[in-house]
Amino acid sequence: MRSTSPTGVQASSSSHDEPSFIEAARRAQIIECAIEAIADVGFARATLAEIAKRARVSKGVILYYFDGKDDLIRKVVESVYLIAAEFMLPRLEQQPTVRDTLHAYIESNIAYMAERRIYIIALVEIFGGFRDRDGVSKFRPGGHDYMNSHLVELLQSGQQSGEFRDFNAGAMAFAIRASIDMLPPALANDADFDIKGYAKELVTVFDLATRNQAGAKRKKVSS
Amino acid sequence: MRSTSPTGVQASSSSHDEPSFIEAARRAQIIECAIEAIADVGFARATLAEIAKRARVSKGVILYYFDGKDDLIRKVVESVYLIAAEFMLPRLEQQPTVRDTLHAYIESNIAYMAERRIYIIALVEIFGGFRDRDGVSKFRPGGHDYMNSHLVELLQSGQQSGEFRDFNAGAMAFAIRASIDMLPPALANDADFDIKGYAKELVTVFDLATRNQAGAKRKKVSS
DNA sequence: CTAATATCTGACCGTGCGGTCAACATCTCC
DNA sequence: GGAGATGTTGACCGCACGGTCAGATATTAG
Repeated sequence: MRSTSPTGVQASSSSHDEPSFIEAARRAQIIECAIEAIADVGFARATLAEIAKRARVSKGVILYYFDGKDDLIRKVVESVYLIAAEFMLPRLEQQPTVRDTLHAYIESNIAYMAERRIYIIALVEIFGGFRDRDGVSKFRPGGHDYMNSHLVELLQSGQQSGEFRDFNAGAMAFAIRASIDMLPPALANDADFDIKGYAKELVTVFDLATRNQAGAKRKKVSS
Repeated sequence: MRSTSPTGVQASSSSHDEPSFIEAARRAQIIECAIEAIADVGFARATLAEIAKRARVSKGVILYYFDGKDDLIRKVVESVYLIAAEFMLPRLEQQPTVRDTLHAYIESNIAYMAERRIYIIALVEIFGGFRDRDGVSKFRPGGHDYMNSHLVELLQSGQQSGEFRDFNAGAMAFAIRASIDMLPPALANDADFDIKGYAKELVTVFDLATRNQAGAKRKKVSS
């Protein structure tokens, strides 16, 4: 490994401290196996030994490439967020109205969950089970909060444009995220869950809940 | 303890195997301390030693009254559900319409969470962290499912009475429960959460999402 | 080929868990 | 007041965890 190497000179492939081919491959493999293990047996039982077994290496290899289990878990979360962003963002940018953007938000988020089931299950496992030495301190490195504030802004912009009615944007965002985030446990426990049907119903629910008047005429309530 | 006593004859207080005063008090105390411990330091760190310390007894006492940690946890869940049912059911029965019942369902559920914060936090901790020896098998002894199916029936009866529009009742119930069940973690992490405002917004959201037509005239869409 | 470096293993350690147990303390009733 | 049931303790056990480490093995440079 290069992290503590005394000199900058080492591998042949390049002059600076670019990770070797093996290092990059191993890191990716271990992260992938960690995700599978966590999604498969749960965070508590996803021990280093379990992850190592799935990667067909010894436990020491994991500690060789990562600074302990905490570091590995953080890299796992990083990796999942990165892929999620790559999946969702392009789908949001090309929507003409805020209303369409909200629909795309819900559907692309759920579509990502369907496509990368175990990634999301692993994330939920980590958020639920990854405690620091003291009490309640969880993880959530701005990830959840970031998604939440992004959604709040989206809703508020819809209110300003007049597309949405006058609701509590924070509460609405919370309900939307809750309706999406409770999906992974359901997917884990019920293989027959109608995920596409659920996405469709959710879009309808939050369209009805957010829109400014049905098809009626009055533009603003006085009192 | 009475569970393995060879003869049916024992305590003086009564002729049958009614638990003694001490036994009933200790069981209740230990369950209460377990709830506090789980809500306070999380399921993973709520060890028998931790619970025993809070009850000011030795670890052995817990194993004397409960058949291991699993048994204790099950009794904790039982206890919380019992109290929740006692709190909510009376509030639901006296509602005139299905729509009012749904509103009462949401508001009483959230009110219970606000009143017995640590009970609900403990429940969520248990559901998230209580794994059996093998993989994913969680807990949920019909509790969640029961609440869910009860809600589904409520929604369907509203559709039959014409109060509600024609939505997927399972999906709607899931979204409602998700919007409620995501509350405890938020309450645990954010002491300033506006819980009453959230309850109010939720009622509005799912009123708009479920009701049959806004205030318009057409009673049924042809296509 | 050889030396240096990168990679990898398996044995080992300390810790903290759930659970057991023999012994001790307290209560209860005749 | 003493026998037996009930309640309680603290020492102890086996286990599995995350992590360490000396050294074996592969890879590369010169």
